Amino acid sequence: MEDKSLRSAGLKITVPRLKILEILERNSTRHLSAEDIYRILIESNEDIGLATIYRVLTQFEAAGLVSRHHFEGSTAVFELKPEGHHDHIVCLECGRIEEFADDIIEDRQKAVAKRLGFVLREHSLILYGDCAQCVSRKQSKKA
Amino acid sequence: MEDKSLRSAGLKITVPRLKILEILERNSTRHLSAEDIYRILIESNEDIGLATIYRVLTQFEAAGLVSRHHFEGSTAVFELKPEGHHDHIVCLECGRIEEFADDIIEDRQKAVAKRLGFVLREHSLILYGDCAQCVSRKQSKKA
DNA sequence: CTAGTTGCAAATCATTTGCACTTGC
DNA sequence: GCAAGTGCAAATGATTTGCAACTAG
Repeated sequence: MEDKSLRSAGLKITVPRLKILEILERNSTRHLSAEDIYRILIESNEDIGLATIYRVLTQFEAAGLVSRHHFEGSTAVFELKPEGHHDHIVCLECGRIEEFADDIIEDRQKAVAKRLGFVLREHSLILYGDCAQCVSRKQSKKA
Repeated sequence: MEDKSLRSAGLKITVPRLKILEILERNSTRHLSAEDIYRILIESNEDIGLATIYRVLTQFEAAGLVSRHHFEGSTAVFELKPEGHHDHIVCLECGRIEEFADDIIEDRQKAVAKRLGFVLREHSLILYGDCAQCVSRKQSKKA
């Protein structure tokens, strides 16, 4: 199944690559850092080095299989590249991440780029705030 | 003049802080990294350590005087926080950075956050592309 | 005076790389 | 078999921190 994506990316099918793909699929709702993946592999008794994880993730990114994000903080997180494009909103309190897509924003971005004489290649849009749960938690603390 | 901003930020007025503020003002059209500032200081025969620059920039950021951006690449860049909010478009070829503001995008961001139950605190929007100059340079190379 | 600042060197953190050793095909 | 891939340890680059010396108020 995932062999295909590897093959079409011109990558040999190896244990580390399959395992990492599998972990990304199993956690498709979360955004994992290289360390996260490393820990999961260790727990599964897989003997795969951190360096390999970084190498594989970078290859996956180049192959268009995953995307890399730099949210608040110093570490990068990865997710399987979804069908449609989407952006992210991150809760500054609990770290929860939601995805969204907004055509109007996308259109305006193109318009803005054009106005400034740029050919738009890609973009990064990240909203930061407090999610509903954290807001109500704060509220009750105040009361 | 710049004494005020330091005072109101609760920071003592010191040579390193004044010099760094001055450099940021003098380069208000550019986005400088800590190293950039360090180099400029060296050239001005100022004896200020890199560590101090990082400390001062972090304090300035906390005080709301400057904003820190993570564009492509591994180093952070800083700019004096401008009056009005704006976002950035970065040329992937030459690194040129332009600023822009778009009310429609801002409004949609708020709407999206609300729909997802978030209270929006801030956001980061960066467009990446090729600027007019680089596009035409590429064009002529092809011809 | 004395708490806040600084410079320097050493420490940290995430990520990358060199290299001898596997492994997929 | 051989190029591609991997593990480990050491290297890197950006940023941070410990600490003794310094300076603004």
